[in-house]
Parts: sequence; C-alpha cells; structure tokens
Amino acid sequence: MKKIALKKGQILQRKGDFNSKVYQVEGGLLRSYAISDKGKEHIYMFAPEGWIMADNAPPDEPCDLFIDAIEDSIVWQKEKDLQGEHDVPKLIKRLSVLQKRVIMLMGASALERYEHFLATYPEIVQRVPQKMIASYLGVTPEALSAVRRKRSQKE
Amino acid sequence: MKKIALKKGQILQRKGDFNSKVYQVEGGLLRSYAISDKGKEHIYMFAPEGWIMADNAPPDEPCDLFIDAIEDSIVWQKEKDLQGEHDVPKLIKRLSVLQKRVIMLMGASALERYEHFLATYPEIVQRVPQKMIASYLGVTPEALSAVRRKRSQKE
DNA sequence: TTCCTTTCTTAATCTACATTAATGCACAGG
DNA sequence: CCTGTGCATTAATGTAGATTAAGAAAGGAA
Repeated sequence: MKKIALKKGQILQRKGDFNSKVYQVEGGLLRSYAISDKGKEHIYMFAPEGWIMADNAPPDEPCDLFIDAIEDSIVWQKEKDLQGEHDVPKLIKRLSVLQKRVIMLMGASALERYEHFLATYPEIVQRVPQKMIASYLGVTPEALSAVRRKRSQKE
Repeated sequence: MKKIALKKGQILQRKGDFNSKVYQVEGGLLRSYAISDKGKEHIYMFAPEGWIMADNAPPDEPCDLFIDAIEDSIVWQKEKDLQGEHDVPKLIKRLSVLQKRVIMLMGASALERYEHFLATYPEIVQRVPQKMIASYLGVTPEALSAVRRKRSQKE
C-alpha cells in the first residue's frame, strides 16, 4: 500500500498496462477513460475523494482504460490481490451498478443521461469541465450545452 | 441445486424479485431483459447451453431484469452464496466483460453493434428472431434490417 | 498586464436512426 | 383448406444529435 501525490493532468495508468492497481482516492479527482479506434475519448467514470478507481481487467490481461488526475490528487495504491480479503459483496455491488449503467445507456436520451450524471455525482458538477461531462455521457459538448439550456429554461 | 425444465416463453425471474438465483444453462436458450419506464423492452444478454445467466443484483436488493426462455430449455438453479466458494476471478472476468460493453455502447454505430453481437454470439444468430437481436443492440427492427441489407450488398 | 490557448456557447447544415404505415410471408388454430 | 396473428422488410417522413464554423469567455504563461 503506497501513497501517491499527483499533479493535475498526470497519468496514473495507461491502456495496455498489465497488473493494474486499485486506487483509493484520499483527495482530489480522478477519471478513467477509453480511446476508441477512431481516436475519440470516452470517459468511463470519475472518482472524487472517498471513491475507488480501478480498471476491471483480470491481472493477466492488459487493461482497457487510462486513468489520470483532473485535479491535484492524493491516492492510495493497492494491489489487486486475487485471493485474500477480496470483498465479494463489494464486487457484486460493482456488477450491479455496471449492469444498471448498461441498461441506462441502451435507452436513455441525452437529457436523461445528464440527469443520471447529476444523481450519480452531485458533488463534482462544478469541478469537471463541460466537455468531460459530455464525454462521460457519450454526447458532444454542443449537445450537452443544448440540454443545459433547455433545463434552465424550464426552471 | 435444482434442475428446471422450461417451455418456450416461460418466465424464470421477474423484475423486483429478491434473492435472485444463478442459472446454468444445460440446453436451450434464455434471455434477460429490462423494461424501461416507457414500456420498451431492452434485452441485456442471451445465454445458450453452457452459459451462465444471472441478474447481478445484491441479494438484499430487488433485481432489475426479467429472465425467460426463448426455446424450451433445461437449466440448473443455484443459490448465490455470498460466502463460500465464490469464484472471485470469474466475478472479475464478468466485470471486465461488462466494462467493455459499456465502452462499446458509448461509441458504436448500429453496424458496429451488430458486428459485436455476431462476434459474441456466433452460434445463436439463426435461433433468435431479428426483433430480439434489434432489442439487444438497442435499435429498431427496421434499423437492423437496413444494416443487414447493407452488409449483404458488400459481400 | 498582454497574448495565446482552451473551453463554452450559438447557429446552420447534415445524417443516422426512429416513427409510421403498407406489404408480403410464415405458421398456427379453426 | 381458409383465416388470423405476428414477424420481416421496404419506403416516407420526422427528429435528436453530430458536424462544422464562428465568436465570446476564461485561464495560463510571459
């Protein structure tokens, strides 16, 4: 277990790395993202203080995600120990959350995705640039801007 | 561990059930699906013989998915034992697959999704009605029909 | 401060997919 | 056998969101 201090923008893990670690965020804000074959960046998740960030790849396979710091951050790096005190209920909870996200992605409009983001990450809306929120939602910054305009008109 | 014989169309699990089970498919074909608040059906996965089918909900939470039989089927029903011989590497593998699917869903066109489906389930294309494939891909049957037409023209 | 780069927003146009509707087919029940 | 019901396909029209382009606002480095 190792403590790591990160500068904003610093990369913690690259796609293709083996033996990816688990990061417990003590302060700051991380993101993980994939880069498609067309070169587009898709943010997979955010992790503010108190959250866990990890690629879900098995340790014998290369990981799929990049992880970097959106703000200066402090994280604890842990090994993914296969055996041992692996918290099975926590793994199942992760599966459940992912499953819900898949279901959501299949049916939801840009507006609904934005509402879902707000519900999932209420504390970080102000700390993340719009274009990253758009990337997380899977829409363009222009589309997100339109969604926000419509929302603010209604209230 | 209990053996269950299912008729085509028979429902094995409903959304909202607690303590959902794990099903090992010995023969036939199952599907799991969600129904959105607008009443639309989204197929989450298929499970032909040899596959495992389960909702990923923790046992203390209601599950999200319906499971039913696309063909007459035989399945083994197992409890989700929290403790005990839970296969952690297998759980991690499931996470990894789900993560890849999320990334795919965020960036892929209807054509790409169809290619992905063919790669994932090569053995069942003939056994599943088009409209269910469309539902799995998150597009309408009409859109799938157009994709298939384009593909066949090219080759 | 000034300059430069990046981000956000607005608007015009384009495109993939949804919706609606009509038609042809297959198969199940009488 | 006829007749209904559901499925697949095609074509038309509609629409959410992508793309392109331009200008305004915000942040960093000298």
